[in-house]
Amino acid sequence: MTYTSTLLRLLDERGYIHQLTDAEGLDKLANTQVVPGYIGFDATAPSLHVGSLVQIMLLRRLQQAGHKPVVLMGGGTTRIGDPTGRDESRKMLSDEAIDANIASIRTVFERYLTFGDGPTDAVMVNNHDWLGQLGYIQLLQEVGTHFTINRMLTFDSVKLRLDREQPMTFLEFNYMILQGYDFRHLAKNDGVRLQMGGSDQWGNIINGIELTRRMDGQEVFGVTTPLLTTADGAKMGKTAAGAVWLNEEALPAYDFWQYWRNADDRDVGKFLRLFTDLPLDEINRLEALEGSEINSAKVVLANEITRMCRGSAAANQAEATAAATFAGGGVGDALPESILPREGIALVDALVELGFATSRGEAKRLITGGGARVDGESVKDEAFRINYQETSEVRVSSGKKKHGVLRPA
RNA sequence: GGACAGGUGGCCGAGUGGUUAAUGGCAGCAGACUGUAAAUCUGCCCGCGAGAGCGUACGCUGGUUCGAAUCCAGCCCUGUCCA
Repeated sequence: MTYTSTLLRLLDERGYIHQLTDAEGLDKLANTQVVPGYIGFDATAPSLHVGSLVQIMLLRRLQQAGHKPVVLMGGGTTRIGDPTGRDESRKMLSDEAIDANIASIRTVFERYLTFGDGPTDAVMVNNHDWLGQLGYIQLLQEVGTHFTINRMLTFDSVKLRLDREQPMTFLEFNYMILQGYDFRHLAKNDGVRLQMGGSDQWGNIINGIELTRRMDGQEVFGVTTPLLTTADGAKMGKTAAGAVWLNEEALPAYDFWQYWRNADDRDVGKFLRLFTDLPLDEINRLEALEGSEINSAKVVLANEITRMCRGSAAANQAEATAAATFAGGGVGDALPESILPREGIALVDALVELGFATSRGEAKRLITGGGARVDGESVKDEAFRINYQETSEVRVSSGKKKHGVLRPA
């Protein structure tokens, strides 16, 4: 259908919509009032990673379209553990750890959203604030009566565990109930009318919508985004070194920039639409570039996303470093650095110190395999030592992409 | 509480007394080819050691044996069925 509201048009043309519960109703609502909409986030780590970026951008789009983003931190539900997509129980975190995680995650949201008290300003809420108050009996009475086991058992998150003969505890089984309750709580107390999320959250969102209708007779809406995978089918946000974290402390800006610079050709247009604010005709132009020309679009992609997530300075430095390192064969400012001691250093140790290998054995294998380079020259001698040089730094590389610098002591 | 099945390296999954640091697949790293892309082919993929080698490892704890992931006992955990 063609949407009349700014919100749904924006979401649709940039590729955010996978499913939505009542397109017409939501379209109409978005035309008549400011719609507060929320997305829930996990607080299991001090940083979110790229896998959550679509949801973050979705809140940003909501605000751009003149509505109110509500960031729900799962401080309460993290104490339980979302079984979705997991075939194993998650370990529990202490209250302090969860609170610290939330504080750290908030710093990233502040780059994407405008927080404040105004009608379309973003707010952050923590479901521990209401879930923590809820007594067990109260929960059973208020919420439990609206869920049937029959239906709960049909949810993918549950079925997956059962099919794989993996345990699912009663505690985890309750996750969907609490998540449904979140929506109802926000609808009742904060006027929230919309929940968004990844397509894997569809079932949870539906639960919240039904619960809200049954308990309060209130109509609320749900939108899910397509499950985002890279063109070769992998989940977003995993690399060798681990997840691609959004927080600077968890992943240096240069590596973050590189992640986007190395995107698959086929993903460039999609990523530009989802993760940048560039106008669509500009994106169409960039996306149409052929062959090696698409590389310039990837640079734009990396710059835009890094700027938004880490700030202009970080983006500029990352780009300059990449240009110096790859095109010039030189050394940029943002590369990993280590000290070159006066007595010199064994190449294996240098590789470990720069973080290119986790053990000396791994570093040796890298050398034997021909992947280690010193000043651009491949070195195959495991015993190679880098001698001290008063005046110049030494460039040490693992493969063609990972570069580091040894500076004279 | 009972019967049966099972717990192996990041994941999946072989292996049922000795060339088993443990087949294979996935993921990952590197090389070739390229465009810092994809696909493909090749090598690597527990730690320490220059090396011979050493140390750890197949749920936990003991035991049998010259020798165990493999056999025995107890315990812990999981699944299925029964109560």
